[in-house]
Amino acid sequence: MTSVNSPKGRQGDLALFTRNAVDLINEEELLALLAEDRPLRVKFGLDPSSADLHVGHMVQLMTLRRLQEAGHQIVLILGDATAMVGDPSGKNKLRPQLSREEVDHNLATYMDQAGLILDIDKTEIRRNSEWFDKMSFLETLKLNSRMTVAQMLERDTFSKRMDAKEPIGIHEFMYPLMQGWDSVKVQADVELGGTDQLFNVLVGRTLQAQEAQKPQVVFTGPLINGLDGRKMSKSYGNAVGLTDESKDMFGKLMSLEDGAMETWFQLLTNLSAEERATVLAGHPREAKARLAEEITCFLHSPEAAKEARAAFDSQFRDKNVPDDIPLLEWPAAGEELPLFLLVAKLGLAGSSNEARRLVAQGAVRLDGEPEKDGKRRFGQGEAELLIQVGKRRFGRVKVSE
RNA sequence: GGGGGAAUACUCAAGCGGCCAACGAGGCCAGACUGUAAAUCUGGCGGCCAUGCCUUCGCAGGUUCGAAUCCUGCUUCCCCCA
Repeated sequence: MTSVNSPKGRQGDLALFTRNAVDLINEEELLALLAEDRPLRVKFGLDPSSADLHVGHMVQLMTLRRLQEAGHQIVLILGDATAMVGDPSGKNKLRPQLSREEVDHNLATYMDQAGLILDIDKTEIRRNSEWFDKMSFLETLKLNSRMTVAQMLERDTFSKRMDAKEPIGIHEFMYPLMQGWDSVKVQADVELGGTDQLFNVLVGRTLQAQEAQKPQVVFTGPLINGLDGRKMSKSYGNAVGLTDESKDMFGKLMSLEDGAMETWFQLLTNLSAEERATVLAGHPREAKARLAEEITCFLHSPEAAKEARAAFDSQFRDKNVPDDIPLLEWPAAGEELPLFLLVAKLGLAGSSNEARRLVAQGAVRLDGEPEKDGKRRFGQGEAELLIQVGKRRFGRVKVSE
């Protein structure tokens, strides 16, 4: 605690760590590290089990960026070895193990995505296969002897699965150990993770202590829910991808539930507390548009954000037909097609049955007018037909009747 | 090694010889209302130019006029005993 009173060092950086932290273990150790007045090695692990990062990852990446700007060394661990185990955190199921090819493919896309937020040139990037590929079976066993089954079973994701009589692979027990070993190998001073990673990052402390390293300080950042309030996951379709096209990104953000706006503002934008309060005090729609604009601007550009907002307002608020509608090619040269089949073949519906349903339900408009007769036939020719399916699918084709 | 259970559409979960393209819930899609929010109400959610035809209930066979439902083998998972 003496360091707290020391005039030297980087104690001012403490706020960067605590700004959005849920857990911090522990503050005294962190202050002592900061007092050393050197760039800290801040570890963050990415699990390449999918190819895309979303704004959920962005919460943590924003924190890292602030630390990076303050001069700390970000160490990004790409968990290519661990991905082949499958992280049990927050999962109720045995996760599929990925092949090396899949992992490599996913990793290849990561740098661009992380680079939207971090300065990649200043980031140390390590794959953990670097050390795990070399580990002998004996060493593996030794690593495994460092924790007990009882310790592992403390994790509620495991105990829940036990209770639910769901399978747990023995290899899953190794995941936290592997992640902890990463900390040993990169000599992390600090590790950041989502709150679901608390157990895993704490293992790093244990292993480092056993290796006569100073245990890393760990801090966790909040997990944000997806657009609909459920856990954000690409498979739920409620995630906003970091590389989503700007208009798409803006549109997705506008569908965020109101209740989450405050949190998203805090975690995903750099607005000050005062600015956030002002914005949130206004009309919710305006606030959300601002949020969407901020994030789109950050991940794309001010121009792209502006454009996305204008296009969104035009299409959905003012109900104008967007101006960048794809011109679709008539699917069957020279043939006459019933409307439902035309819709299906143009790709505006997933199947001809779906097209039939949509037409019957009045979701299909021709030049702005609803058309419920799915069997009405159209032929190819000169006139251009605007087909709209629902609120967001548009297409133009050339026809004559 | 022995014994007992389970596998159904995106998920959970009914069905246990014909009325099953398969109840229900979540989810998703569309319509109404709106701020493309939420909530609410309505309709829909295997495929096919279709009053019918084809494929689906872990996999492969079999019994039967007829099987998701019965039998056999296989695969996978769970539990108990050792």
